[in-house]
This record gives sequence, structure tokens and C-alpha cells, in this order.
Amino acid sequence: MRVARQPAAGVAKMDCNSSEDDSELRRGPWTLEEDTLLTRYISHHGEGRWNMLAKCAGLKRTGKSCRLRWLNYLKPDIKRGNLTPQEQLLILELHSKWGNRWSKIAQCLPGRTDNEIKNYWRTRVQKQARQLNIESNSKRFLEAVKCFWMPRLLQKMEQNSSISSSSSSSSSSLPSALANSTLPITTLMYNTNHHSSSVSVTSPPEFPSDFTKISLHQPHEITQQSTSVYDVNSVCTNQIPSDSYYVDCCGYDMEGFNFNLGSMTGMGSFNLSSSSECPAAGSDWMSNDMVDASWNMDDIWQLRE
DNA sequence: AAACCTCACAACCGCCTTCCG
DNA sequence: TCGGAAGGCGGTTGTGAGGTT
Repeated sequence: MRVARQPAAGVAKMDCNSSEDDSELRRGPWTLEEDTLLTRYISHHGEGRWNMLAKCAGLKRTGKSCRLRWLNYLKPDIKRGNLTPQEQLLILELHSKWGNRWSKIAQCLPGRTDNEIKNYWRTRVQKQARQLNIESNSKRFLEAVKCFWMPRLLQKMEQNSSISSSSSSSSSSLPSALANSTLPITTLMYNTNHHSSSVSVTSPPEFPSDFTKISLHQPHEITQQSTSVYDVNSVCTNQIPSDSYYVDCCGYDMEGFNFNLGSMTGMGSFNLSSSSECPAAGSDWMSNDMVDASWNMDDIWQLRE
């Protein structure tokens, strides 16, 4: 965890409505003492009435500042650490549905704050969009997320689950990574049999009917091929090679989708091959070092070299 | 070892909405 | 019904840590 910034020397600027007390308002990083004061006060009196709370607690902070500090940092049920693949997947899904409605998205991720999700999106997702020279709010990027990133997160989840299940109970049909999922809204289904496996994310009843539905399959009945360049129609009709996972894009309008992961110049096709042209989608794209919690989409989007 | 760069994230800002007298 | 205060939210910034050159 990062060390808090040094307390800012400055105080809040005066405005026309400032009282004398306001001129002493502190800004900048919170000190341990302030955190203690705020936590102690809220534990005794509860949240709400933030301006009054700030005064009563003896904090020289605005109510807003106290609220933010509590909600984003001090609240006991806040989760720390990297976002899990499940959480990342959910964020991608919900963002594709709701856009920058961070607080709404955060409500679906217990223990995660809107600020954290917003930061995740800005620092990781938008970074990838920049690297790919795609506008992060463009349809093109959205499709890239849906068709590459999401399935890989699913695959990651499956990989995690198979590792954990093999280390515990190999006969379990519900991997612990999924069984332990805290996702409140997304139904995760996992099936495995002798030759095939799938992970599906489906919409719960309370979601609109067009809510994202993606499935990850590895159908055994399709003949192996060395490369897997195929068009979107093939994907949507399940006529795809089996050396790669594919996405069931039922929930998406894939018409006119022009995207080639390898060159970014293809028309009407995209590449999930295991060739060197697209190592991210290759058979070794998910090596063991991606299993740790710090895994992120950089691993997915290593498109070049 | 130092300078520089990038990343992550806490905190702030300003606008909008809701609440309340 | 109105106006001010408070709360909520999304966008932006500042800064320390860690990595790279």
C-alpha cells in the first residue's frame, strides 16, 4: 500500500461565503489522527449529516471531505487489493451497459468504491485504448472489450478455478474461484465434462433482456486448426476452430464489426490465432504468472512482439 | 546513483439533484 | 413554491512509489 501523501500545508481557499472557521479548513491528505477521529465518531453516531459530523467530530474538514474519506477509505467493508478477474469482468460488462455510471457499477461490486472503479477504468482500460489507438468510448473499443477482453477474463477465471480445484477437489463441478465469487448480479455457470468446458455469464432476471450474455466454450467436436482467423459470422454461428476459445456474442450487435487484433487493420474479421502475430490470443497467453492476483489486461493486450 | 518516466490512487472540484424549512 | 444547504456523482489533479534509462 502506498504511503499517504504528506499533509498539505495549505488550507481551503476563502470564498465569499466562508466563515472564519472555514478559513481553517484543512485540505490534502488525511492524517492518522483525523482518520481516528472520523472513525470513532461514526462508530458512535453513524453516518450522515456530514457537515455537522465534521464539526462535532472536531475535524477541520468539509462535510464532503469527511464523506469521501469515509466512503472511499475508512469504511470497514472496503476491499483492498487488486481487482479479481471476476470483478474486472463485471466492470467491463457493466460499463458497456451503463457507461461511466461509476457509483451504479460500484453497487454491484461489494466492497469496491466508485472511485476505485473509476481509477481502474482510467488507468488500465483507457491506457489500453490509447495503446491501441482506439477511442476508449468508441464502439470499436467496446467491441474489442466484449470480444477479446471479456472472454479472456472468463478464461482466466476458468484457469484459476481449474488450478484451485485440482489442488483441492478434482471432482468439483463448481470451481472455488467461482463458488467464492462475490458477484451479486452475474450468474456464473461452469460446466465441465470429458472433452469440453464452458463458462457462461448470463443475465439475472432483474436485468434488461439485452443485458450482456457471453459464453466461453471449447467445443470438442470441431476439428483442430493451426490458426484461427475467422469472421464474426462464423463466431456467431459457432463455426469456429477449436484451438481457441470463442465468444458467444448473442447479446451484441456484431454487424459491421471491423477489427483485427493482430494488425488492427483487418476488415470484417478478427484474429484469435495462436500465431506469433497475436501472442495474446495464443496458446501460451495465459501462463502461470498470470494466475496471481496482480494479473491485468496488459497480459491480454500484448499484441506486438 | 541520479534523473526521468509511468503508474496508481487519494483527494479535490464543480455541477446536478435532493432535501428541508 | 422557492431558495439555500447538503449530498451525490463524474471528472480531474497532485503526488509518492516503483521502474527504467
